Amino acid sequence: MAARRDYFDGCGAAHALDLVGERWALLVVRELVLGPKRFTDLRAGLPHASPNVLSQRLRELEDAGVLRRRRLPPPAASAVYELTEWGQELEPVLQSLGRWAARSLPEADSIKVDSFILSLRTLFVPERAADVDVTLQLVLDEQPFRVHLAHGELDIERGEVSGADVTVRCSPTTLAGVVHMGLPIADAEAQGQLVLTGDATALERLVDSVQMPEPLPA
DNA sequence: CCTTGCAGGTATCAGCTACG
DNA sequence: CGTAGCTGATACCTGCAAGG
Repeated sequence: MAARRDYFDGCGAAHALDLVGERWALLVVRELVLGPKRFTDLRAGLPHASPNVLSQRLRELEDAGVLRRRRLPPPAASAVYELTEWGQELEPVLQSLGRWAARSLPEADSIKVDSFILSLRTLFVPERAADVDVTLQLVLDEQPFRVHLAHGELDIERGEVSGADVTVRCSPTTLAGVVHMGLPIADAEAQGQLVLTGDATALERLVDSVQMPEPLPA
């Protein structure tokens, strides 16, 4: 394998690009922000990255100290990839990039589960949730997430939650339409794209707590 | 399940020349 | 002096197939 590209520049930003600037590298980091994943799960999240490229990026990011490979105990007999503590420091970087790029985001694109969850964290405005206290169960493409929105903080974790104010089942693209593009919840329900059980206002509180940046002038 | 090797296509770069 | 266009070399990315 040829030597990696190098900007030969003492600037920190250039060095950052040396570390995570290769194609797919930052998206691999994004896929691991919510927790460890197996190679197959990473492939599912990045379907347009071929397996050898993904393998190469994982090795490069491991060499750089951004992520580590961890063998699962038997009977799993496989490995997972997870961000190192230093690698986890890239989440606010991803959020800043996402917030910046959202100003020119094409509206028609679909969005994957992890990307949508990250976008919630990215676009969350604490002041908008100062007097809120709700718990939501999101089930996006059959993947459950526990969302607790309270007193200016947004906590999202993978997993089931009992006693949620509302349970929302849909695709991440549909929920992105509701949260980011202003698609009325009732319209998504009427079109059969979203199934809501419980208090709809809890979902409205979540929608209200998130703000898209101003789009660029045409 | 994950990695490796290969072949082919594409992007990028340096070097050169021409032009205003 | 700065810019644009062209060309060839090289690096890189990708899909496919096969191996461990």
